[in-house]
Amino acid sequence: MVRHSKQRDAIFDNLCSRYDHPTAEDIYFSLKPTMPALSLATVYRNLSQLEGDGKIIRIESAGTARYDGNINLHYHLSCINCGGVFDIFMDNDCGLCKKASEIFDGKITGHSVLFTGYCSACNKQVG
Amino acid sequence: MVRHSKQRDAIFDNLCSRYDHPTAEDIYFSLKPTMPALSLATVYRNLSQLEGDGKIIRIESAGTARYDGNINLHYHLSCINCGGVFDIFMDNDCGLCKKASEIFDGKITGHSVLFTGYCSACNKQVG
DNA sequence: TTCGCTAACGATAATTGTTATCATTATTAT
DNA sequence: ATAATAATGATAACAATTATCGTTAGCGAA
Repeated sequence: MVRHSKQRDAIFDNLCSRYDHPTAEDIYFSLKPTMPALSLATVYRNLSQLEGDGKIIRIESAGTARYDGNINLHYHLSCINCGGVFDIFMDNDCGLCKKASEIFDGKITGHSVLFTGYCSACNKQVG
Repeated sequence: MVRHSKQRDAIFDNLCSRYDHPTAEDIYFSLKPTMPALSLATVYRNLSQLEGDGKIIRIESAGTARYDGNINLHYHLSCINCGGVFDIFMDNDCGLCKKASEIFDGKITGHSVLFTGYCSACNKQVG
């Protein structure tokens, strides 16, 4: 039996209101001022649960996991320079799953794409 | 100045001779019988170095990093059931980078694709 | 509305994967 | 052969995450 909790709501709302693909800690520190009693464990617990429920997405970027409140299909770019993660929306998935299904002897249920390179700002500076 | 080492050779050879995308620990335990003095730190050290040299690829799958001795462009599927990682070779990259470059205001230098689903064996059993 | 059950919490210990440190070993230029 | 130092093995340190456990609070039934 799943119960409602203020903490889970706050975590979900915080994640959905931002587009920087925060880590668990990012969310924790972002909520701490308005929820001083919040525990980091609660953030981890709820992010895992929300991910399990398919309400948020977990992005596996080197080392630390990042989260995304946008569950519509889209891709990400991890900036080599600043470490930020940015959205890349493609009008379609390039038939990636379909193509893969044709050649792979198993069942494909989803996919994620992580580009590497330089974000807009870093590309102008460093290139 | 980079020096030759028996350990690095063994690690590289071990990785290139297998197709199960092992973790650092997998490689460590695989080599331990024939190299009893091998240290896990040496495995981590050399995997990082080989990756930096572009001789092997690091796959970011949930939690633990896995490695791949095949540096030709190809994708992977992580099996939901058995946790194994399998190769998916596509004749081309579906123009993924080209498409992304067109719509992304930055510079894209590479990409990785991780499919999720069921591998051949698990699909037959569990579906 | 109160009561009781227990999911979820907060605090923190434990675990896991990985990196850093450091004394020792071994590779390689001279 | 020798000297310089890259790489090693052992292990401490670290960072991210999960587990534990006593307490709190959401919520269905009385």
